[in-house]
Amino acid sequence: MPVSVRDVARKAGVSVGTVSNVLNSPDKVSKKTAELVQEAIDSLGFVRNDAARQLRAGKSRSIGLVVLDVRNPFFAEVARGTEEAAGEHGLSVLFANSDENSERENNLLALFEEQRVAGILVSPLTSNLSEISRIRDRGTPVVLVDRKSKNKTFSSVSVDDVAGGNLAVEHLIDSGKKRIMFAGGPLEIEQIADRLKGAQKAAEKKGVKLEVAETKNLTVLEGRALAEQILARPKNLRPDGIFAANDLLALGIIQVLVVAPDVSIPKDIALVGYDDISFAGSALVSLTSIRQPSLLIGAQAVELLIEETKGDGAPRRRQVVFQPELVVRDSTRK
Amino acid sequence: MPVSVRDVARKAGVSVGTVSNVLNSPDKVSKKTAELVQEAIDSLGFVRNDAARQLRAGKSRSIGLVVLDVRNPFFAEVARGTEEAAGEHGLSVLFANSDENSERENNLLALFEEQRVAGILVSPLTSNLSEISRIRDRGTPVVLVDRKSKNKTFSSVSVDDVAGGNLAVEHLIDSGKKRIMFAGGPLEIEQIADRLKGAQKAAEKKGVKLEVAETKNLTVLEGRALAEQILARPKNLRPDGIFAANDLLALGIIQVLVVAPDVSIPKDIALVGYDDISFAGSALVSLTSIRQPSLLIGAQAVELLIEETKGDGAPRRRQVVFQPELVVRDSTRK
DNA sequence: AGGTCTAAATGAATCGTTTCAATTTATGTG
DNA sequence: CACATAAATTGAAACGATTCATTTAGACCT
Repeated sequence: MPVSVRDVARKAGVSVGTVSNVLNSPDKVSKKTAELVQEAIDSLGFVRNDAARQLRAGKSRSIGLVVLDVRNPFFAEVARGTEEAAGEHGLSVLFANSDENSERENNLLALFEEQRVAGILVSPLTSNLSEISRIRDRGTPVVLVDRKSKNKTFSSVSVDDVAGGNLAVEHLIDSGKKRIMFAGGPLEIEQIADRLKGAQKAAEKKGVKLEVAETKNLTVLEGRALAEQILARPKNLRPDGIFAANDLLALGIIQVLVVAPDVSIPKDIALVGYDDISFAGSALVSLTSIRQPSLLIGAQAVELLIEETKGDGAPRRRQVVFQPELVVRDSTRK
Repeated sequence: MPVSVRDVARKAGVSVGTVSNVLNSPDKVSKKTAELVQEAIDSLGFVRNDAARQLRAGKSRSIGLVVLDVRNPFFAEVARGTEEAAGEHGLSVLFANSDENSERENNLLALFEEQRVAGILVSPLTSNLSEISRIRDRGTPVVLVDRKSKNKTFSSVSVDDVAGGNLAVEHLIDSGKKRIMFAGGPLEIEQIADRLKGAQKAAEKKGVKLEVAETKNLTVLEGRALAEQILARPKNLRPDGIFAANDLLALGIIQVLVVAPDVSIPKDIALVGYDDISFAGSALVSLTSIRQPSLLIGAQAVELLIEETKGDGAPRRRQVVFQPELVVRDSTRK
């Protein structure tokens, strides 16, 4: 049933080498035979077996992307960025979700490594990069996405999350807020820890107290739950400004606060999110957010990956850091 | 540099067959040798080459998913559904975007076919399924996602889009609207054509005129553009109810209308979207929408794929159709 | 010790493509 | 027309894991 080059060769009356040449270097083959072979291919329904091709080549032409959650539009956008850039280099991108689950992350990385992908782009879950280092040392290039390689051992593309957190809380304080809450978690995720760090820096500088509400994850649902908790407090113990570690969380919080009779946004509680996903602008109360250049992050990651594979000598590793940007909307605008 | 089973075998002082057995049928190997081999694997950093494995096996353990656009949260959700279901069967899912582009769709399908994936789940762009049929006939099982197989030649999971369109427009008319607009496109995409069909049916039944505004795609941006056009009309020529073929489009429309001084939602213009993405509830004006069971669609698709591969005789093909559901929110609630 | 039966280990063959040195065919030149 | 050179074609070897028919070792019994 399965048709191989050998079958095609027999049918076309040529050798297997010629069939391969028609497929891969058509200029090495005379026009006449090329046509003959093409006919055989079509009539037999031959489809080249990528496994064999890869086995021979030793490398695949796909790159693997592991993100925390595709349902987060920020990562969906990053993924698009990688696809575009990879396409220009004749590579395709296979994405997968680690789902903020360490075991899944490891499984996916192992899968990609076994597939001998040309490289892996990963937005790693925790700060323990030992498994990832091992993979890299065995020969699969790895670029960290949305996470800086602190000791510069990896190529990485990231956004200065400390600056982002700082920006967010400074803005809240400048808007006259005094009881700021940081919402987000788990804090083991480095991006989130950094955003908190920046927030704390800003709060300290301005002499404002910062409450930290750690959440289990960064979803709309978790945001709703947190908002319910806040509403359960007496009014004077509620924060008057919330910095949510991503927009999904912020949107969840807004959903609940906006229907609360005794809260008005931003007068009683102002909100800043993070990522500036495209839905932030069309939220119930349009959301002030910290913008990350998501498409660019994805594209840049692919470029770094390619740079890394190119050099003959020691691979060239770079850490690209983008600066985040404050986008002010109704959730903090008086 | 690359380590093969042969290297492991040499280091452990056993044959390659034994190494393979340690990896695949540990019960066939004595405990002592298993340990020996494992040690060799660890110390050499051996990682099994999936290409070789697949070549021998003839089949991969991944399934491919081609969706129109990952940035659409509806598809992100479908993707999650497939991942979960596939995981339970020991399969992994590779997703990719056709980006509503026929050429990309074909490239991706070809890629997956060459990879000899265990099966392909595809949300096809147009109604021309000839290329897909050919792939299926050559031996790669295919399940249509979010699209019914009209002549029952494919297994498919879909939602009754005609019913959905009908539901939407009926609801608008029942809310007292008289000048309904259908917004969406391109109409070659069958899901969209079906939603329009349902809308027309409802309009006809109630004796209401339906204006059709075909759009180039279904994005927030396109929605904004359409809304600008609507606002440019004199007030009496504007629709008083809009059914948008998906939520992204609807959200774009809302973004523009909500800041227009002479329009109030839903009094002057009511809106119904489609998909009920999780952001619909947190929109500027929370969006009435037609809900599709996205997670379930993904999971069901995987099940059908597995059913299809299982049978020894003629593959069992089924068409599963879910019913959509109207979720009423502020954009149509007086 | 000899014989039987099971468990464990072996290694050549296989999957389908690409590569490349060697061979054949075509083309051009004096 | 012969010869040099370029172009086209050939086919065996290689990639690395798995399989399976055989062989070898081990356990148990009389």
